[in-house]
Amino acid sequence: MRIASWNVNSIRVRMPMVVSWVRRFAPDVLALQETRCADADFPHGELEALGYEVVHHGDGPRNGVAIASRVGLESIEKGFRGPQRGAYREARLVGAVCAGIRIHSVYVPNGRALDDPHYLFKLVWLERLRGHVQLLGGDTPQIAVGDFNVAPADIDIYDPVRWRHRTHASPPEREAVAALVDLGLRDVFRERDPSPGLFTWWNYRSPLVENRGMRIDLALVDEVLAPRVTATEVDRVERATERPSDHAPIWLDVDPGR
DNA sequence: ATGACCTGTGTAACAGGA
Repeated sequence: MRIASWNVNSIRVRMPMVVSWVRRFAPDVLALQETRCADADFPHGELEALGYEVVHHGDGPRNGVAIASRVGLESIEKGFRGPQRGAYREARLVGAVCAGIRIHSVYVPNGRALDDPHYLFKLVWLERLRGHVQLLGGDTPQIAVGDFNVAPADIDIYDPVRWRHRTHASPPEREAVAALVDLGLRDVFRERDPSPGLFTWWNYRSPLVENRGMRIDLALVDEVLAPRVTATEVDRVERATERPSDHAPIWLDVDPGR
């Protein structure tokens, strides 16, 4: 079973790339982030024509998450449970059970700056994600994929010294991600590839060849499924194409068992 | 020098991104 994740930075702009990528890589499940459109504007039809069911959770020009699956799409959860107030209404989380695995498509708040209120929102949001995963982690195995906007360790940033006092690298947000790992959600991309330069995002302003990137798109796989992961890849080729997203697609293969 | 870009929006400068 192949599970992919991609922050597309506008589905309206990127839909042709998504369709061609899906044809080439044939994911069973594709989690999308930053679709940046309302539910009514999401182009369901093109993915449905390829055999996918789609759930989109979007609230307008920012955020927006989706899951496309050709192996079933059940028990859909949009956002956190309970009352959604203020910024917590933003469309940053959608989950569904696909072929017996609960997939969470995650778009963690950016944080903006360490002294910005948005940074506190990011930390609380990550803690709420931990509660959400814990709540839904019954008998159904789980994978949380998406744009976590946190580089878990210095090796995940091209210049960690430069980023020491910025968002994406600060100790509190790294600890928030570590708290997810403590639940048994394993960072399988890093486990399988210890090399530096394993990035998933590159700033549009920096030439790609300089590889000034960060690894902020993660797949956190629970302890039942992690030993069954047979492949993890970042598709850097897609990032180098014409008019790309600033994030590369990532994908992993999981042996579904019997 | 992550500076130099991209996307969306009240189509003209701005938010916001990371």
